[in-house]
Amino acid sequence: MTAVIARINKYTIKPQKNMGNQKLFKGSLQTIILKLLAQNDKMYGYEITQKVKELTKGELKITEGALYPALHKLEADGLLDVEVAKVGNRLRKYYKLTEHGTKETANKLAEMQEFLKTMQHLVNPKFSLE
Amino acid sequence: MTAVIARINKYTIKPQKNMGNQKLFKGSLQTIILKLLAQNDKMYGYEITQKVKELTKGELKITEGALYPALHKLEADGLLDVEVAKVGNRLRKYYKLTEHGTKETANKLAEMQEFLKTMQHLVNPKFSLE
DNA sequence: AATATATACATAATTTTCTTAGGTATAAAA
DNA sequence: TTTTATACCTAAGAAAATTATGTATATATT
Repeated sequence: MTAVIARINKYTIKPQKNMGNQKLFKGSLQTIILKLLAQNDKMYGYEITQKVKELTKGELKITEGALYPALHKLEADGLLDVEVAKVGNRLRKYYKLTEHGTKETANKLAEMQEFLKTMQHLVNPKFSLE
Repeated sequence: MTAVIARINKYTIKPQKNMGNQKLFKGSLQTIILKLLAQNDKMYGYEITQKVKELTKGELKITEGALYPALHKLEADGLLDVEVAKVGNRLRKYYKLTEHGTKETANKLAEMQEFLKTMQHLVNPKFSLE
């Protein structure tokens, strides 16, 4: 009962800010997660969402519906190891890169760099005369 | 009959090169089309696929299944005007930006630049200590 | 002459990857 | 006491592709 009322407040009152270009990030979530784990050794899900929000100054907000399935897939694919911790009375699942995950991170980052270069080339006005 | 045999050759014999990072382009097709039309005044579908292949040195190959629905949607949304031309015995559909399309192109290019900047910031090693 | 490739349009089924909406529970702040 | 923040999760649906088709003409290759 209480939980349901809380849900109503959470989803009815809070206005959703439309970021518009969020859809451009489609396909890059795995790479972002892996990159953060390469920098921070181990992180838990909620921490990742906050870190991304902070690093992008609110431009990218990773939703839980995207994050958790992504983490589970990376784990299932052997790129991440998970370690459950209890902090106070709450649960946390810390993820870290496996050896294979470290290699795949390098690959995905290289692909991302290539993509960004290509995209810059396509849309940057400086290159419009080529 | 002849057409079916040709199709079999086309799709069975020709090996598909896996580009891997093609999925990163998901969400950016409209912007790419609009940008090209801003540079080239009018273009037809096939021409767009070839131009993109050329500009990206083969890194991005726009498939017909993505291109034509995208063009139809841009037209339906009032961003593009279409003009049918007959060249020899073949059909061509030339697309060009409407006034509204020109404005939207500017918006989408700005969003893209913002996205690219953010993404660079997230994945570029130079910023990894922030 | 026959076959393959290139040009040129198109749609339908499926897949991938999200968003949106929902669920549970504890802790801290207003 | 109510809201917000922390912390996990999944399911239904939407968006935007890929893959697999279809049709037809024009050119190149064998």
